[in-house]
Amino acid sequence: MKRAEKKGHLVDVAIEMFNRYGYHAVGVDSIIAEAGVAKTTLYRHFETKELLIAAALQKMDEQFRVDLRTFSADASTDPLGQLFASFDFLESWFSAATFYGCPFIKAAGEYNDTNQIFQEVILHKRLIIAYFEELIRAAGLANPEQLAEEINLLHEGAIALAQVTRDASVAQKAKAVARKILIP
Amino acid sequence: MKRAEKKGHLVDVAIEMFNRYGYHAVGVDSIIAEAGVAKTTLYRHFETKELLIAAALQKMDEQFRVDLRTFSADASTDPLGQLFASFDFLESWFSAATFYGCPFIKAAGEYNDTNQIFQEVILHKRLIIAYFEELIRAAGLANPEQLAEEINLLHEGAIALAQVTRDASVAQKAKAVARKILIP
DNA sequence: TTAAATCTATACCGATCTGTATCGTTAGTC
DNA sequence: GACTAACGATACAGATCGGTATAGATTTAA
Repeated sequence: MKRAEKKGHLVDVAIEMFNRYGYHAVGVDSIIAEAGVAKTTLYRHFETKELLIAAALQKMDEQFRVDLRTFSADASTDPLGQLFASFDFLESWFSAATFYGCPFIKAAGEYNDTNQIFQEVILHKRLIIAYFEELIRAAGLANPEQLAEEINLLHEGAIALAQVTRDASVAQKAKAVARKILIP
Repeated sequence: MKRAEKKGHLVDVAIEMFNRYGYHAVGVDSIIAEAGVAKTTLYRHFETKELLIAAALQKMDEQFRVDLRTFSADASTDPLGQLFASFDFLESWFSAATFYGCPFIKAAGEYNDTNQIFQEVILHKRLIIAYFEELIRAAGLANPEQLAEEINLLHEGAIALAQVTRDASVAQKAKAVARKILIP
């Protein structure tokens, strides 16, 4: 592995473990052991564990939004179709073996007072809503702000329910509600 | 304080701290210090920390469902009105200073592999859905199972969003969506 | 009043936590 | 090929983790 890839690999390993066990539950010793890296190396790239968590959230945010856009674009050329496809994206996410609930809500639940981490969560959610609003405007629907928030509401609900029920079909149920909202 | 009340007080203190900081983040030493109780006392009532968490979840489940039923009954005599009132209940919860997101989703995020805790979460969510279904049946609406799941979807979404945005008005937005679903 | 149960206080256990220090080795760059 | 920066390995620091042991004080129930 090249030097430049080490930092990225470290974050990838951290992401996987944080998602599975939670942020406090995973110690840096476990991460370096899993990544096959010395402790000194980790702390050269990230001053503190919280900064590693922040970096993990940033990477997940980017990955999630890119993957969502790609998935929707592949599913439909129509903006409204892309908005509906976002629920299919959720379904595929829920079906993955690596799904353990929303890593951002999880982070907000464990670090609601540390600004560094909480701000990353807020930023991510804002960007997701912005994407929904973008699609709704492109579709020419009325009240794009309000509708985007409502779609986001359904997304968050589906993610939380899927985490508990471990049933990927909640994504389609949320999609059905979205249909009622968007196509009156 | 009477002896019998000590266990209850211990759970109350634990609930407050778990909600605020998370489950892993709060150690038993912090709990006993805040409760003004010796460590031996805690471990006489609860064999392990996980059992204390399970007890906290049980108490929160009962409190939440009783409070929800009471709030809805006070708000309306009509089952459909009570169902809508459940979103007002959420709003008052979100407005409280002690709101730090859903303690059950938080627990599921930190202990998704320990059955003891995760099962409490599943049970709570099932009982909430059952209550929604009960109201919908009383209202004489069609597809009560499906509608109950959709209302629950909106509840979960509102809770998750309120945790991040710290804006209690998302409850009313969820209520507006519920209106679109229930009154076509 | 007496005996059993529950309490407080404290010290302790081994493990783990985040983070640092040291040092020899490996790799990329000029 | 030499310089330099990043690496691995290890030991260590001080704090905290969940949980136990012990002993004395206090309360409850017979």
